Amino acid sequence: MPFANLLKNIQKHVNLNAEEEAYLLSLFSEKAVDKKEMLLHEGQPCHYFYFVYKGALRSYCLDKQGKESTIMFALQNWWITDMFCFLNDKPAIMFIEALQDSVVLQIHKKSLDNLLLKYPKFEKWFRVLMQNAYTREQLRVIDNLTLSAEEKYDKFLAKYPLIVNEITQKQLASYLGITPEFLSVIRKNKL
Amino acid sequence: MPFANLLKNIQKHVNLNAEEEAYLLSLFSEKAVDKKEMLLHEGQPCHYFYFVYKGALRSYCLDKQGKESTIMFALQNWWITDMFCFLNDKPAIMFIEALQDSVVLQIHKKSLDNLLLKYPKFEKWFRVLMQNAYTREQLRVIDNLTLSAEEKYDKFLAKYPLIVNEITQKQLASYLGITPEFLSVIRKNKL
DNA sequence: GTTATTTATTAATCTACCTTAATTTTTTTT
DNA sequence: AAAAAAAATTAAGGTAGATTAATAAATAAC
Repeated sequence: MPFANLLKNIQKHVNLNAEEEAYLLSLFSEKAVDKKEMLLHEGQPCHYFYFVYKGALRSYCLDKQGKESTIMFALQNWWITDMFCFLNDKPAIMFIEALQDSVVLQIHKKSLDNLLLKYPKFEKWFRVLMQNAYTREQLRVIDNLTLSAEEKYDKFLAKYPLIVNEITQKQLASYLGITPEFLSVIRKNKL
Repeated sequence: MPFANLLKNIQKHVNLNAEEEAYLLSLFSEKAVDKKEMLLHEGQPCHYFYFVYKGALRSYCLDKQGKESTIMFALQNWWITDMFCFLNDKPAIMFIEALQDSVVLQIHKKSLDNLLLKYPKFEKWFRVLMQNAYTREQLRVIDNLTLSAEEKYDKFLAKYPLIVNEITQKQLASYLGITPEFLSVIRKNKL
């Protein structure tokens, strides 16, 4: 019942009657993504906003030297997209890949626009999502400015204990902004 | 006419009738802040969201070693607060200080909550503010992960040419996450 | 307009983290 | 289950940027 989780997630913020609920769900479609498959590729249009029903995803971008930087990880019940490009109809600057065999529920940008126009009560839901995303990113900026590599690692473990099991050390290092070699040293020093 | 700018800013996103406009404006009050005066102090309740009518502000936080990290600068027509603490009614983790003699228009958290309840059309305005703030912070995270100190400096100049005139080198360095000494070297190398 | 404070400059030394590269372990593919 | 590919470990050497400290310049306070 993939849609039950989605509904529960949205109903945290908005009370829905049967009609609204039906309309909302009609806008989402289910999509399976195999491990290592790309849900979004840099340069492509980013038309969808994804709800993770099952599995784990990662978004990242590449700099000119080909170095990966992980933007975020998304486990079950998280939302993910290249938000800037999604909102502004720009070609993606990120990749989104499945870390495990996953199932997402996707909504098209146009459908989301229609939803917000037709039923403005969904504005609140999206507003709260954006609030949380903003304050989370701001916290991350502060951590990047003030913490050492080891402190960032410790904080990540404390904050996202479930993510660590789903990802490689290389991916974690690229989230923290350090090399996998150095993360290996940090981990060794803990033992 | 401090409120004209404020109205124009909000009306970019929401069409208002006379009643809504009057109610909105009734929630804001004007406040002058002298240069170097603190609008918010770490540990204090953060009850207000500020619109900069005139002048320039800066938010920053202090780590345990007393090192400053600038979170953001806000010039005319920008909004500023310690958003996480404002939204969640937590004691502030930031300071907000006036860089110049300034005038802000402030709205209390409770007033904003009431506004959004009474006139849900303002949800869209706040949603777009949060969207923009989120994608801006995400860009900053990516820049922090991928750029050298000099590249971050160049990008800041290109993106915020007006801010540079209002701030000290020390403040800019603390935004970029480098020491003022090193920023001095970077600047010298440009000549 | 002097004095006191803060900010900026410069240079020497230092260090957290990177780079490279070789080896081992784990995962994936067939 | 063998072979191939990817990830993790370890260590030597290197560098971007920090730290310290002393001097100069600019702001602010009186």
